[in-house]
Amino acid sequence: MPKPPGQAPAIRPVGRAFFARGPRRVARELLGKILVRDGEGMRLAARIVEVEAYLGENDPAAHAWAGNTPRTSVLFGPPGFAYVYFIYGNHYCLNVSCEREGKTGSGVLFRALEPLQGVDEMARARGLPMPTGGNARTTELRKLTSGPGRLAEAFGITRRRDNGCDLTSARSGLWIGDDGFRAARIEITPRIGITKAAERPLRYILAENTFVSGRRNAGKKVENSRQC
DNA sequence: TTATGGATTAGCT
DNA sequence: GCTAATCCATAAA
Repeated sequence: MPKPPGQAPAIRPVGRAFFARGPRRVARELLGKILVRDGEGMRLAARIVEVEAYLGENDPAAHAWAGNTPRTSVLFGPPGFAYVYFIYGNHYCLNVSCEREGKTGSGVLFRALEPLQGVDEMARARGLPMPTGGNARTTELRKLTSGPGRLAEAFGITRRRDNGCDLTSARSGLWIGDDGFRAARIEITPRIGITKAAERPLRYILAENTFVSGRRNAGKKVENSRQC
């Protein structure tokens, strides 16, 4: 595969300490980081543009609310590991565990990405036509990874394959990296698609990024923020 | 053993 | 805007 033109910045794995903090802090600072899938001579990479924080046992919307079960045990383990669950009979969703082991079972849900590398592979995984050039390209790219189920499908993420995977190690097939990108502006809104504790502002998005998901709650901006 | 409902998506009206 | 598709973890029995 030819290298992309120009100098793509190196992607460095994000360390364990980054995730050993509260889920709101982790969610906010994950914006602009990169999700990477390495496999059979190819790499998928996409920028994180939308996430949601789930606070653990005190959050009725969180899977960890019911406590530590076989399904949710990764959330209660050490930080920086993948919690993958299956939903509505059709879709997988990816989370990363937060806070040190023994705390509260919190995590961050990945809701939307902006494709950077491996676009054709993502389209194939999604069962969609290869994106073209031209004006339609952004629309076509959006269909690849704007939504939690979509991005999981584009990256080939399944519970069997990826649950419990260490997202801080580039030797994992799936990991989180930093290429130096810094979010210009972040918006915080209510979370999407939940029925319990739906009003709490725990959804973090890159402002003005066209790859964020959801037409529904998306407009209700709660806060702008420049600092982290 | 059976019942229930969900952190979604795509397709149709 | 509305809803079917479709599986699994969990709770109830």
